[in-house]
Amino acid sequence: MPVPKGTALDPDRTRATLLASATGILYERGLDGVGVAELCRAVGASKETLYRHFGSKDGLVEAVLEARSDRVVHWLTEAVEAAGPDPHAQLTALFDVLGDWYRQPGFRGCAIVNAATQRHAPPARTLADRHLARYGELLTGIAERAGAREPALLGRQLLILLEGATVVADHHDPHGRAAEDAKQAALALLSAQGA
Amino acid sequence: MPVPKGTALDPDRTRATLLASATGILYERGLDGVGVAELCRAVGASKETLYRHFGSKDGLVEAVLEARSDRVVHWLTEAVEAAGPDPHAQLTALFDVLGDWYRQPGFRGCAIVNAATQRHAPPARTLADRHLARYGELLTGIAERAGAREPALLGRQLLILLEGATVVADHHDPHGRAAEDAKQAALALLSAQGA
DNA sequence: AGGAGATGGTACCGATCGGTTCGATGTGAG
DNA sequence: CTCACATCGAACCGATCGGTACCATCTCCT
Repeated sequence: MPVPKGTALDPDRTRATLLASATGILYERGLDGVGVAELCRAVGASKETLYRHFGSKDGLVEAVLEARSDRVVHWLTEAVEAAGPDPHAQLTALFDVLGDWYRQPGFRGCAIVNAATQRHAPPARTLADRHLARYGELLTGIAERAGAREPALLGRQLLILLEGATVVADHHDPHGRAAEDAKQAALALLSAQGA
Repeated sequence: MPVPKGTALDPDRTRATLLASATGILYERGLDGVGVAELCRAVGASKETLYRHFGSKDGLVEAVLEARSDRVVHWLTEAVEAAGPDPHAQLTALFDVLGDWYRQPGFRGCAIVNAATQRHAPPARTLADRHLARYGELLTGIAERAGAREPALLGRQLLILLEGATVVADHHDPHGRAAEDAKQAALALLSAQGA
């Protein structure tokens, strides 16, 4: 986490460290909730270093969101694949790991969607679109392999459930059952499509 | 919309006008995307007037969100009641008006949820919680009247669908069918609960 | 040994932030 | 007519914003 004192050795290493540190703070406090000065203090880097690596605060934000999207999609995909070939088991596994995420102490919703809510401009908005599209591919794939009558429709509905559960878990879920509710709904929709 | 030049007649009238004007700009640009100076310019009021009525920018934001929550919940409730006593028709009407909302030119998601995403502090977060709770009551009521086996569960699942559709419509809905997809899912869940 | 490059720290820049104050203007109620 | 009040417009405040420049330091490579 701390950047080594003086180093000409790890240009990329430093960048990765800054990215990882900044991710957490920007998520917790919001993109506009933390200034560049405090950001540097928190990640243990100087302004010059940060600007040399990312060009601007928006550049840093973009890099953070891009990395986060990749990481999250990869994480969910792995959870699905680890559940074996059965689509029911895959959906169950997916909403279970989502539930684990929702229950983590600092959970504040989806970082990419949150960012797009805070910045109506292209970088964040575009990334959110791509992020949800990736979710959609993952979910539609499950619907197809399950033999659903309308896999594309079911995939979009599963995406709605996923995003809805994330929002509800963030803003109104006193008993922490959003993921479980969504899971049951997902399985019910799967059954209703004869799968 | 324009505030009358000089007036000792409408203390409350002015407040209502400011509230209505500010609502649109804060929604379009985000709570932190517009400063108080520009806000005043846009609503056609001076800083002094604004601060006398609302005390602070956060005070204005809180008043705006409170009014918006009341208005939206009342609007959805009316749409449901206007659909007659049949729960299927009520759900259909609800997601249809949501679809109309999603298709409006300046649609940017739910203002209250967006605000809570931008401000992690009590005023906005609390209002979002209450806002979703109100949605939940409306939806659970439909589930009960439909004779669902588990109306509370179904109500929560319908809330997930509503919020999910709103997020998807905002960030990734190239063909504008989020509301329709959610509606079909809602009716399917209703049927699956024997209602 | 020495040069090149990455870094931390700090001072600094203009712009904007939320918020306050003041005077001028116009309105309504007495 | 007069007084109280609401309002506008603008000046002003300290703080913070994103971003730049400079320099001493440290590590690696030659």
